[in-house]
Amino acid sequence: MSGRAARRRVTMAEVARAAGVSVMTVSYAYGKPGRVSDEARARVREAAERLGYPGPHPGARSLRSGRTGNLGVVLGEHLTYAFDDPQATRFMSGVAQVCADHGMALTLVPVTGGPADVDRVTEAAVDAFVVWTTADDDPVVDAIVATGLPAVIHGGPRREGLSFVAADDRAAAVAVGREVFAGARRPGVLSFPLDRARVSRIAFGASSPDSPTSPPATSASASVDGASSGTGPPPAGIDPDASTFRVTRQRLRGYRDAWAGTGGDWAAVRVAVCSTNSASEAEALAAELLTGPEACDAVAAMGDELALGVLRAAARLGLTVPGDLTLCGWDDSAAAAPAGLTTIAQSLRDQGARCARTALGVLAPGDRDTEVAWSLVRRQSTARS
Amino acid sequence: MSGRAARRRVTMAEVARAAGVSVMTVSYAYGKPGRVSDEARARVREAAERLGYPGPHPGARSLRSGRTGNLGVVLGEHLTYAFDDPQATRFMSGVAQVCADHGMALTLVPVTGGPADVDRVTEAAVDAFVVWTTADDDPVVDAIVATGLPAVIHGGPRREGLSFVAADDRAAAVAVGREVFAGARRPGVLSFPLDRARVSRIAFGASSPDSPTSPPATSASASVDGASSGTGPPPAGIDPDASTFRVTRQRLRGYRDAWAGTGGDWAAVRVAVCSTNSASEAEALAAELLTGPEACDAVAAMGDELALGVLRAAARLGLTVPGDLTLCGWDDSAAAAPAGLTTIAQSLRDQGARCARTALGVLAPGDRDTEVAWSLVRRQSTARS
DNA sequence: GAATCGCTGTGTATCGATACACAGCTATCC
DNA sequence: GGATAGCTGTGTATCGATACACAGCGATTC
Repeated sequence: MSGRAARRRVTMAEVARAAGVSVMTVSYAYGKPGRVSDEARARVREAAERLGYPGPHPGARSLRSGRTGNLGVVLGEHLTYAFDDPQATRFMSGVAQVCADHGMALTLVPVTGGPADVDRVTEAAVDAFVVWTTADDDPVVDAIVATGLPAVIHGGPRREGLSFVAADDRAAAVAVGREVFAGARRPGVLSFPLDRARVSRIAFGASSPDSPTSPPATSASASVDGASSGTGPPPAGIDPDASTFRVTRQRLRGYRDAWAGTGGDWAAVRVAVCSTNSASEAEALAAELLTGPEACDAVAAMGDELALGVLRAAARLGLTVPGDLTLCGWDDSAAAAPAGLTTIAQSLRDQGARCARTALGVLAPGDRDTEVAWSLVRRQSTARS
Repeated sequence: MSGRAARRRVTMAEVARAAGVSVMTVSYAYGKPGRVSDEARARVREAAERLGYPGPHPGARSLRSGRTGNLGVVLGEHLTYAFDDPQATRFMSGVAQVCADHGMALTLVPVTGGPADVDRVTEAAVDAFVVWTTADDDPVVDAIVATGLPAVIHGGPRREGLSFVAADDRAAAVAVGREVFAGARRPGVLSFPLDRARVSRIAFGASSPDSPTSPPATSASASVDGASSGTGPPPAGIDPDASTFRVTRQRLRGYRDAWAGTGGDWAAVRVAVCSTNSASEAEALAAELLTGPEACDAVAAMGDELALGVLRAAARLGLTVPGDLTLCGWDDSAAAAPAGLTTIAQSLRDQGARCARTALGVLAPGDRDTEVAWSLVRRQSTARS
């Protein structure tokens, strides 16, 4: 006998009868305690206790009232990312703080990157959504729009009618690029995935042939210089404008802008694209970036995790930072300062809180501004003498 | 005009009419797609698309079906702890993995440590609960029992009728104690909070005067030896049996057992109690533990975070580890290995996954066992020559 | 060729609460 | 002293779906 008889749920009507009051009095005793007299409330509580009434059925309540008391969070990644990725975790902490302040539960919608994600969003019993960075063409965003619920998107994509919170990633990337590419001759970039396919690869930069929204399939091949010849047909170059992740796109553009500002050609920049935000993958890619005749002497990484991978690769190769290699990360995570890593500081926790407040409609001063603050933190990794 | 007209929700009946089918056909098209013909399903989908029907109302569905599709998680701490504490985060990652595998949403109940927590639990629209370590007398646990829903408690307290998952903390603490107290003369312990009051203090050990369940209020004063005299009335000693957190209680008992095994008296052990699981607070307390005539030469810390605080304090005091001080942590967090910290390894991620599977009733082999594996990882911090 | 079965579509009762409107009563106000 | 307002209690309609039972129909079985 594994126990737990499926004990039938006690209903509000039964409590009302036992307490000798009407159903509405019971309802008010729970939902609007000020609406009933102290005495009635006490009688209701007593009867509820006696019968083992667990309180109003949440489903019934939400059906009638239209509120669920849940804030939904959707990630553009697998659900576990909320707890595995340090940056996502900081963001979620801010969301959680606001939820706790307002007595709202925090519901993580179980996305996994598969086709069922849309259904998971549709089934979510929430009052509003917060969306963590995803791709422009992610159908999950359309599903959220279809619910008609308030939603706030962090990082991207922008959508008509949905609120949007993000830093000016392009401007920040320009600042990073100026810092890390100064005096460099063979710049490199360690990038987040370009699109939902999340393929990892290394290629030179390529400009989009026509409009800034040209489809990736038709993007020009890398404008290779001599060195990459002889290794078969070169893979298509990395076109910033073709990335469907707004954050990635803007950062690539910013790096390109900064390099162009030194008179450099984007097609000379080597770009390694990671499939995940992990130091180990970054280390492997960085090993390629830092070796051979094209070995980079400056790398802009889109995340501190990636930058730490670069540091490990550099150490194994006997390269000194910033002597042989200048390096920038992004996010100023806890490990950045000890590693002496120049990086972009932004408070993801604050951004999470702002997203949550906006979604819940409990704005604090400044929450209406779309853009959030960032700053370049200069450390030893770009302190080339 | 801030937009978003409160567009009325399209109902299933309207979709049915537009598609020329019955309401039930629409319901099946969503809930049991195999129950209707391909043609009917296509017509329903088309009509839904045309009318902007976002899918079945989750509240109505849950009211009728009795299922919510949510797994509730309750922490014995503030909600943000789920994202701020490294150990809690690992646990949550395991819970999230199982949720994602089964298409269940993960609902974090917004507890804050206040009296409203009980209501938050009662209002939670979930199918089952997972509870992260809390105190024996936490009313939240009673509220969970009252819902009649399946629930799994991780760490404690144990409750009749609720599943329970934990390591044998006492046995593990004995292993730790044997390791860290070997050859020690003035042992110390850095403990998690003893009870929900979470007061931080330092005192010597005290045994419970009568039964192992004696109320803390009547616990004996510290059996002080001479050194602590002259500083006013000594505070009550630390009685392991009086802690209302099962995990803390069992670990203190284990440390006591281990010290007793060397012929030592618990009353000679200095115990510092942290109010939070943070390295900075631990550092401050450790500074006291490691100075004065009673300065400890061996410290067992209940968490790696705390142990890292001890390391920092030791470094500032010019103490060498393990020369002047042996030290153990707990959990084998990412920072433990680089720091050379002897610790207890256990996979909180696996434990989270097991809790979630048990709560959802989707057991995997081995999930029925209450106890989980642990092992002592010996590193340099206890390698006294 | 009758019996049976699976597949598909339908109608109705029902899940358990809250919104709303109304009624009785007491205190307050000019 | 009549009007008004606030407080408290009640009854009914309703929120939007799903469980259940049943019916029609073609295919399968012996």
